[in-house]
Amino acid sequence: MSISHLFKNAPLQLKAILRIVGEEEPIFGPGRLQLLENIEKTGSINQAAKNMGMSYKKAWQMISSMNTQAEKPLITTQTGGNSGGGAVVTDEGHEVMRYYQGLQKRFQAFLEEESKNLHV
Amino acid sequence: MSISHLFKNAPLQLKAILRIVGEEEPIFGPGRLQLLENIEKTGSINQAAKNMGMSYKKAWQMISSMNTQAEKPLITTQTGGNSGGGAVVTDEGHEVMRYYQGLQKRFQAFLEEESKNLHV
DNA sequence: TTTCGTTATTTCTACAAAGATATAACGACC
DNA sequence: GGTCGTTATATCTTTGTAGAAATAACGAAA
Repeated sequence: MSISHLFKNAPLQLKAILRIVGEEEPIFGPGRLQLLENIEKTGSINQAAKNMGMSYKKAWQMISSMNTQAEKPLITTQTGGNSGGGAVVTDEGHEVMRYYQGLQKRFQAFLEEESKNLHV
Repeated sequence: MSISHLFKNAPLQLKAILRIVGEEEPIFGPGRLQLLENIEKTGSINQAAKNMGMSYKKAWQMISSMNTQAEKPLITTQTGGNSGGGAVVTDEGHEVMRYYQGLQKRFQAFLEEESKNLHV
């Protein structure tokens, strides 16, 4: 039932990254969740990317991927204006965020339960 | 509760790769399980790697990583001999295989249950 | 002693992914 | 009309990873 005694580094861990994918291309995962959270906070793709230490290009690619796969965009953007423009998480975006957060919570619970089995 | 109606490609999927890790370095996962299965079958790292379309180098690195992290090696090898040498999965190796197989089964059950929630 | 297929290891090459850079367009505000 | 910070996009460069290739060592069997 246990396995940790077989290895030198006692603190064995279970890790997994949960992703929602469609037709090979990823739709949602932990990185995209964090990106949306930061866009919500800053109102800007640029600022959100900087906060995460991510290039604008990568952030934009993620958003483009999500939006093109979604019926309605998860994020809307506008260029120009007094602050130069900005980005907003739509209702649909919020819905996906909430769903994934719940999913991840249940997933973490599973991993923690199984982690107990690893040790003794 | 559902989310699939928000996306164009109806067949949404949940995907995750479960790994046992220790001190940052991976210890066991689906690729290593498959490798051990093939070594069991062929008695050779070389043949196992070929069966999987994997380079010998990569296979050897996986084995080296597992063995150095384990108290006792999961795989033993010998060079030379009538057939040139070979590799054998040890009792400890089998124990890890069995554990991971059970773990993965429970994991798949979790994913399938959650996948139902994605649709309708 | 030669042959053979394997393990074990290093080095080189190629390619893909990531990042940096550059540039255009936009529109509210002054 | 000029300024500003942003979105949007193309292109170039760098870097990291994977794989290919080469080589040595090994030991049973012929």
